[in-house]
Amino acid sequence: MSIIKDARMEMANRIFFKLYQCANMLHKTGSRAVQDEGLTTQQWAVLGALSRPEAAQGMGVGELARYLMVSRQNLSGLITRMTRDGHIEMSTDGRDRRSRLIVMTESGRHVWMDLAQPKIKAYYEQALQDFSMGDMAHTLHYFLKLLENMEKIDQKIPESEEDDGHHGVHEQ
Amino acid sequence: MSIIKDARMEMANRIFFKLYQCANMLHKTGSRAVQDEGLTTQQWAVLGALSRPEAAQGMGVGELARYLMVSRQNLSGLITRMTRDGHIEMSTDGRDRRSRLIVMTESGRHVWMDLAQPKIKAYYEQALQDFSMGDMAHTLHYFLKLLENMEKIDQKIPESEEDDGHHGVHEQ
DNA sequence: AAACATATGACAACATGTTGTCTCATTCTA
DNA sequence: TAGAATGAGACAACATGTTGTCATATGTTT
Repeated sequence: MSIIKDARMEMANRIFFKLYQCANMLHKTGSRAVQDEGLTTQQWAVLGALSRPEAAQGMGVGELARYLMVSRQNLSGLITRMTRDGHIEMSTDGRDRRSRLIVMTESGRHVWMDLAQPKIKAYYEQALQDFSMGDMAHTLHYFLKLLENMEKIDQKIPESEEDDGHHGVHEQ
Repeated sequence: MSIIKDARMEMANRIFFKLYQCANMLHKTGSRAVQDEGLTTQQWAVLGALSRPEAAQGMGVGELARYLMVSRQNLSGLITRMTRDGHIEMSTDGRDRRSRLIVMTESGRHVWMDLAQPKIKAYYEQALQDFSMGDMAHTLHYFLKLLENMEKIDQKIPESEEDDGHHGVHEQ
């Protein structure tokens, strides 16, 4: 039984090491694929999120951070750079004036649709070479399952989901 | 046919987005899992590499960078911090005096084996909950395949594998 | 209205990651 | 031995990622 557990550990070790390597290679090769468009892998993820029909009206900062699974503070820097580069813009939400909506600019949409998409398509074709539709479905399935488990781990400790939840409070 | 291609693109899109999310969650939850030991996900990868029997004599800087698939410059910072924390040490290779070997210290080995391993084991168990050995084998297989393809993409452009390959040359 | 919760902005400190450049020592090779 | 290749160190500039803290405006609930 301890032998079975050791085999699982060994396998788990390899899986997570490969995931670590995949993450590094994704950032490196992905950014390289769209560098001529002045984008990075992360910015490509942002534009991908904003180009969805569900996000036609734009996305709030917190909403986008949750969607990308990055911290609000990190997304903030990304937003600054992408606004600087003219890819996105902030607009105010009429319904909730606390929230500011991030939307793609015309320029951003052009860069995304016309310039980046062909590069991304070529990237996908190379990165998923020899993957059948079945392989892809399985790969996606395992990613989803892994991600679900990691989200559970993430939600266990936090205790500080976004902020800590007590500030306006006068407890000095 | 264009429909088939669109389906592949759509699937590829989902896969890479999930990979991006998995990467973020791995760094976040992985680092959190070993933070009490003063480690991060990356440092855990370094110690994992150095603890292999193949690396009993230590690993060169370039060798380790290639193994982890990160740049030499990035690894350099990691080495500085881990040396500062007493986890690793540099020693010289008798056979090639250009190369410096990175080795785990006694303290590093203790932190790794006695303190970090139990945490890592628990982390793996949660992250791979509901994965059968078969699931794990398949997951690993797809990771390997994906990584191979990304390595091919990486090797196409580089032109500067490590350095640019012409320095001592007097071409002014 | 008062209390609480939510959405963001603005900092800071720190660890990781990339590219690119310049320098130096050592080893290999023609 | 001269020239080329290799292995590292040391910088710099930049983009990403985390946590933690403090402040402010706006919704929501009693």
